Amino acid sequence: MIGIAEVARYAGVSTATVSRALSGNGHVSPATKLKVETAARELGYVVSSTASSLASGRMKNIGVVVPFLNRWFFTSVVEGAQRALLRNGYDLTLYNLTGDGIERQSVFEHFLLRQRVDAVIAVSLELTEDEIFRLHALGKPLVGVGGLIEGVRTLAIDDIAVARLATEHLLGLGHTRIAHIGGSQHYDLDFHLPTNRRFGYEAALTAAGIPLDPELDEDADFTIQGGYHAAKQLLGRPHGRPTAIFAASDEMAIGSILAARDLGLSVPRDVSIVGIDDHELAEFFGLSTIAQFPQGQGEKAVEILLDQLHPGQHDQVELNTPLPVKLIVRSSTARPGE
Amino acid sequence: MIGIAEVARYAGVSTATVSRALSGNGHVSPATKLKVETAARELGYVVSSTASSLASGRMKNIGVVVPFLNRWFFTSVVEGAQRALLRNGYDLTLYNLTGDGIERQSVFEHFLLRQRVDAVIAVSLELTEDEIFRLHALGKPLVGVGGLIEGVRTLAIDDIAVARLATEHLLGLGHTRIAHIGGSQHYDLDFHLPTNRRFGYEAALTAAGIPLDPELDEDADFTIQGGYHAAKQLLGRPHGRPTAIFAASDEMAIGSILAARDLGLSVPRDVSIVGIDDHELAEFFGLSTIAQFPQGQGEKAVEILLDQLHPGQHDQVELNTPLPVKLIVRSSTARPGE
DNA sequence: GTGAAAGCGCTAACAC
DNA sequence: GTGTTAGCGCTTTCAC
Repeated sequence: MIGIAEVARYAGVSTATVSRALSGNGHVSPATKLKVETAARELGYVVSSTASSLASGRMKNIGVVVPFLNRWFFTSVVEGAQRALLRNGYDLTLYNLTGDGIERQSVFEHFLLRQRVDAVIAVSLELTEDEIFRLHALGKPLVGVGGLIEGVRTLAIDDIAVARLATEHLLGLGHTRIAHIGGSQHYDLDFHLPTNRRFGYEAALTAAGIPLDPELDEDADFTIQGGYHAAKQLLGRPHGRPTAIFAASDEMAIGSILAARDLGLSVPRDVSIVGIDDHELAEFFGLSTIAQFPQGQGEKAVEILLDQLHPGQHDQVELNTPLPVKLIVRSSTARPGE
Repeated sequence: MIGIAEVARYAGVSTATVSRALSGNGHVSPATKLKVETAARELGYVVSSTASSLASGRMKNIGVVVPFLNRWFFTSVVEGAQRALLRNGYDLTLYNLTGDGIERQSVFEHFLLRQRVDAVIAVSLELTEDEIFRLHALGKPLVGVGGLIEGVRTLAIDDIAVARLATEHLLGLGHTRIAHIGGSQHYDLDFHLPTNRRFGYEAALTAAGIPLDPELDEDADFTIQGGYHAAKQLLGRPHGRPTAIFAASDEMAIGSILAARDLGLSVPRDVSIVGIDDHELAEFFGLSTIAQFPQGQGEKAVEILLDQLHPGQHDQVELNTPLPVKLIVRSSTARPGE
């Protein structure tokens, strides 16, 4: 292992100068800087991140905590975060909390607190007060993505507004019997996201003067399978079949499309279906949806954190811009048939 | 930040003893060990991983490099690896090589080599000789998952055998016009996986005395969309429609099922379809497939690496057990219709 | 079984 | 702008 001393000797300068030249902290004349860089390259020198971290207190590493990995939203956020971090010379350490609470406790007790990360991104994860307290106590910036965390800067779309917009899209087309497929209480662990989307749906109906019909509300688990099952129940009933379905996620909306097909119903002629996400399969299924941009959310989370870690070094992140969403109308929604 | 010194003082021992007691390296009397553990807990002490790494040379961190994240196979491997690492007190640093080659170079130049990881898992990634050489030069164990890497211990199913098995399943049911949807040359970047699966398909047909028909071979990109498009071409032709399709991945097989439905063909009555993977949606679509177990592959990769890092400390990993695969027959395959 | 002390390789004052 | 040097907080010989 070739160290900073060799580089210094080779370049004919001190180790301090090598450190400064390579890290960009502190002033070094352009000439020496070049000399050092050349020396480092020729010797194949790479800083020891542990030594560097120990001396500087900076890890150049941020922790990303997700509840699952096998979901489009989460992996997209991680991809976005990864890309932004790579650009800035940071590593991404991934903590996947799938499974029992023991894993979760372990992550907090022994990993995050082990001074391995400069900051933490919590994706769709409700942290306990204690967990937040401990992170704050360590001076670790923390940002949430995908749901509100008490007392923590969070990046999340306005679930109520988005659900309302989706429902209004259906109302605007002339639908009045609009069903909702949303999350069950069980799924409400993180952030009341299902609850908020239901609120948006109900608000839109109420504003349009349409009474809520509990018969038109089915629970599902945010998967294609779950959406399929729920839609079957809604669309299979002999009387009062809805003419439109608002599913709280694209996965469930896709399941609904498949359910409609299996029942011999045509989308959108017999039933219109709208989702939320703009999932990678949404276009393939012609699904009308409200796009959110999870990769962008991951990138933005990183920018916010880096801004906190190095104030003023980055383009000022617009902290208060609401997250973008976009209604994308494809072929799964139309005016109700006669 | 409370350090090892405080714990030592609090427990009335030396820092050396604290280190030994907490890390399990070296002998400490049960009594002192208990004292130290109590002290550490009461003071809320957590080792500084950077200091520990610098002093010991161990990072307790392994790097996982993937070409994408938004694919079921990759996230499954990562999940499995993560779980196994967590159990062993290791962190997982994720490198996603999506995008241009610059990212890739950057990962190798500035990240992996920065002494951040003890070992590397490369998932479905063909490494260059130079990349392998550099990792070996650093003494970093390396294991590949999902494809052979020259000169590197690799975990991969036998693609030829698996493809052959899938094809034989169709042959055994009595099919003779069996189409293949596989990867294009373009996708062949990593490991000739598509090529190997094609070989297996061809071998099965040849062994059964069935001549290969280039008309029955379509390229796709391993996505649902790609499989859909390819299957449409195969199933839409007026003459010589295949009675069965072997798709080289479940995503493409699912796309094929959807294509058949859209053409008004019934699966499996009009066309049988088999895939490879046992994707999370396979059961939902009733897809017959050859299961591989990516989570298990990720776990096993970790076990192999830990075994190399701490020889003899773990249950001996069976290095030479072939990776398990399993034919799962569901409702997408049947005898050909009349 | 336990303690003393010498590093691990770098960064950041502080001097010049 | 550059060099000197004292740590950063542990681990690990080497004594005892």
